[in-house]
Amino acid sequence: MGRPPLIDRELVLATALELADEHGLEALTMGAVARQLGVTPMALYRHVGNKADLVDGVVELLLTQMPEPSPALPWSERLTDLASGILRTARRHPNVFPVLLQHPVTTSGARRARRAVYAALADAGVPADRVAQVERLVSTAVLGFAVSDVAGRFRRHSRRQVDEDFDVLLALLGRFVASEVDGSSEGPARSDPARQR
Amino acid sequence: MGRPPLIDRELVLATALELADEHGLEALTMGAVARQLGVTPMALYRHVGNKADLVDGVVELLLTQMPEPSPALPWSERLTDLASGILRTARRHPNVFPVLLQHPVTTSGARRARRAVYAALADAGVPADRVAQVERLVSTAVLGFAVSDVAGRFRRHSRRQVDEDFDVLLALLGRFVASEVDGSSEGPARSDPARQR
DNA sequence: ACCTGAACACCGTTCAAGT
DNA sequence: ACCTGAACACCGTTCAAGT
Repeated sequence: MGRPPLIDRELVLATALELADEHGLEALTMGAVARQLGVTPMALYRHVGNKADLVDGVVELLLTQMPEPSPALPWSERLTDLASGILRTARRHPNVFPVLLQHPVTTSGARRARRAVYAALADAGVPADRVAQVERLVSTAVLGFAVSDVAGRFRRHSRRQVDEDFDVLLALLGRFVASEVDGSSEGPARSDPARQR
Repeated sequence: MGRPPLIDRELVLATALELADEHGLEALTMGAVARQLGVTPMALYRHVGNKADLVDGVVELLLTQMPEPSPALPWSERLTDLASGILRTARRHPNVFPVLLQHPVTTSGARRARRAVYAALADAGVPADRVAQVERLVSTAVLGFAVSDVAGRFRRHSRRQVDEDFDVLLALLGRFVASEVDGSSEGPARSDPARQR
């Protein structure tokens, strides 16, 4: 009957993240997590559904740890803070972060991150019916950059160079957002299909 | 002594790609590839170094299959053709394409794709010392979008919506490239660190 | 309720042996 | 030169059994 639990889901996920951070994603096995916890692999199944659920949980843990900028800041600074936070999180967990791209955007952690961008865009003056699309494009660009970085696609370049690239990307996205605010002199960035394709 | 080979590397890679396309990346095992070829798993090791080398080869095969736009087209059309080709390739191989992001950019297929972008940017009038950075940013954005799409990050949205997002992205990147050409009235997109951070 | 031991199917990889 | 058979360590997962 009632027996004091040795482990819980939170501890399992934290241990899994630690393991993947230190020894890579391929070292993240049920056996390794169990050994680290001083328990048999089968004990984990009480707390995570299976291996896929374990990985999902680790990704969600990553999203939870992403810093949320102060709502007192002006919108442009909030957006760059959000973007920088994503890049920093990626660099702190280079082995796990790429998995984020292949995961659903319907978890609570993902929704929380998205809401922060929505709020900043709305404050910037982006019309309500444009906020969702602008968020998708901005988030996708930042995420793609962060994943490319930690996955080693910029390996040949110095850290300084990559950081400058990121600044250019943020400037570009900032101008995009500005062009989407109501009454902008630049007009919308919506493409003219007749001209585009 | 001399024995007629039953399989070769090219056939192994093509079979592997087919298998991953049809049944997912997790179905891409040495055993499955071998069975499809009517051979034992150990026979593959004569043609690929190991499992990782097999996956590398499949990704390279993908890069090789990417269409190269006609050099006769104007640069803007060449760039959008390149980008559309990437998205189409991703959608043709949704299970394999995301792996491309975690792979080195030093293979011959990757260099070939990059050179095509370089050429279009140079034709556009982007100064030689800016071409590399512009290429990195443009390619990363397009790649990030394509991976996000096939990985299901836009699952909740209609194909039509996603395609419109892509058009907006291309328009945005087109304006970015234009702003980087010598003598542009918009000036460079280089960030001013004092203002940006 | 929580963990263990035993067992299973599957995986990548090696090595010596066959033709 | 190319492929096979046997063997190994490891993986995720189940199920009944223990406390």
